[in-house]
Amino acid sequence: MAATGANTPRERYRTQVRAEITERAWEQIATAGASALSLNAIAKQMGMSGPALYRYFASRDELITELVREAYRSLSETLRTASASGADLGGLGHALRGWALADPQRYFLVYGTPIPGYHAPEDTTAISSEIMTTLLEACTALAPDGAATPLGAYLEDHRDWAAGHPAPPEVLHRFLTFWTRLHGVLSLELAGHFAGMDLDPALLFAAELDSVLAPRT
Amino acid sequence: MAATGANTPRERYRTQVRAEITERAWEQIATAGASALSLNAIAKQMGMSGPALYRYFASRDELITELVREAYRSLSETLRTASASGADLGGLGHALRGWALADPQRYFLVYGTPIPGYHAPEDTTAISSEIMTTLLEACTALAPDGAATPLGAYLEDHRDWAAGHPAPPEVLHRFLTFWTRLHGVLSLELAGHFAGMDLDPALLFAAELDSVLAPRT
DNA sequence: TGTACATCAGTGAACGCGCGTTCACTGATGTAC
DNA sequence: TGTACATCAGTGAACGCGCGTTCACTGATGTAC
Repeated sequence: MAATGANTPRERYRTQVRAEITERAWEQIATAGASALSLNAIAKQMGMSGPALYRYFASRDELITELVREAYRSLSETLRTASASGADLGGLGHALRGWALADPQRYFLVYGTPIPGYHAPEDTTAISSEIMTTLLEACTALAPDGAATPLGAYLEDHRDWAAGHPAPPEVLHRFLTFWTRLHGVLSLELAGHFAGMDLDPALLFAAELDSVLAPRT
Repeated sequence: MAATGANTPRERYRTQVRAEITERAWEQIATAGASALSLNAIAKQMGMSGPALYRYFASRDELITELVREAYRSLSETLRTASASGADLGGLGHALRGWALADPQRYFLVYGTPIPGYHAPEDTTAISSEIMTTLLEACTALAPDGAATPLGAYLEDHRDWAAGHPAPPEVLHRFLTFWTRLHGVLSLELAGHFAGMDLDPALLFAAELDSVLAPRT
């Protein structure tokens, strides 16, 4: 047997406990934010002593790193699933919003105020370019935008970030617009900046999404 | 004499020390973020003992509240000054970016990930509607957008947040677009999400700003 | 199947730290007569 | 101008807390012969 790397009972137990740790960590983050994440509190909640967690994560920073990785993976998977179900760029936009609303602090962990001393792990760039690829494909599949934008010329020369995707500059521009505009509405909504304004954030989001899908209709 | 409320030497000293406290607080926030703000550390940096600060702020939360107020006031003043110098909406956009870049953590204190247990003070709404007024006036002064948007009809019925400003729905829509789009690019830039992409954030910002100023050119 | 050994999850005590906050106090500054 | 009193900024000790992390250890689980 020995199918995937590790399958002994001990190793299965290990990954199971690791999973429970990150699960509790997410609960804690959802409640009090990432800066309040505490190894001791997680251990207590699991009925273990604090030092026990050091069998599974070498430090608090390493746990956060794992959470960041999980968040990226989760978003990537959400988008890929939606895409596989036939969602176009508009569908991916709504999938993104759903993912963000499901756990605002998870969204902020990735796209929010950077944690002071913390530096994201290297390997997230791999998953992040997976996300980009899914979105770039959806951007490409849309009816072409036609007119070349001033930024388009610039993007022709600065396309290295596109993970080798052979998209024309208008598509790259559309991707960037998709990203920044949706992040704009979404992060303000999640931070509660529309509260008390009696505005439905869903409508604002939809309007911005439309502006990306059909810029000049 | 006794011009403005308080002018005795003691009171002048008080406001001076208060000012130095918030100044040090800003330095600390700029370095390590808002969640790392520590009264004791500020006191030490000022050559005072920790408890001394309690003569000036009743608690850590009250200090943060004052910082939030200062941030709002500072942004409001920046925009008003620009506006008074003849800046149009485009000019205000660049003023906003300049203000944000001058101290990213200050920007995040107001528009970033909300601090877990903390609730913003009531009186910021006053300053925040001052900001809104400045922007709404600049939006109104622009060449009219003409076409009524779908969201416009909705905004006609939900305009209470506009601080009594008699702007037509297209102008309200333009204001919202200004706010959310610029926040989108800006917050991603400040959080370092364009780093490593070899993109000039200034160009992305300018492109988004253009999209607000001349939506269908 | 049974014994000897290695692996490793988890414990409890401890270290050192910095935090916010309280309290009783000293000493300087301002006020009233 | 001088004295008596009130105000108030700042100190130092202390409280209680929770944090991340280390260390020597027990005891259960797995491995080799």
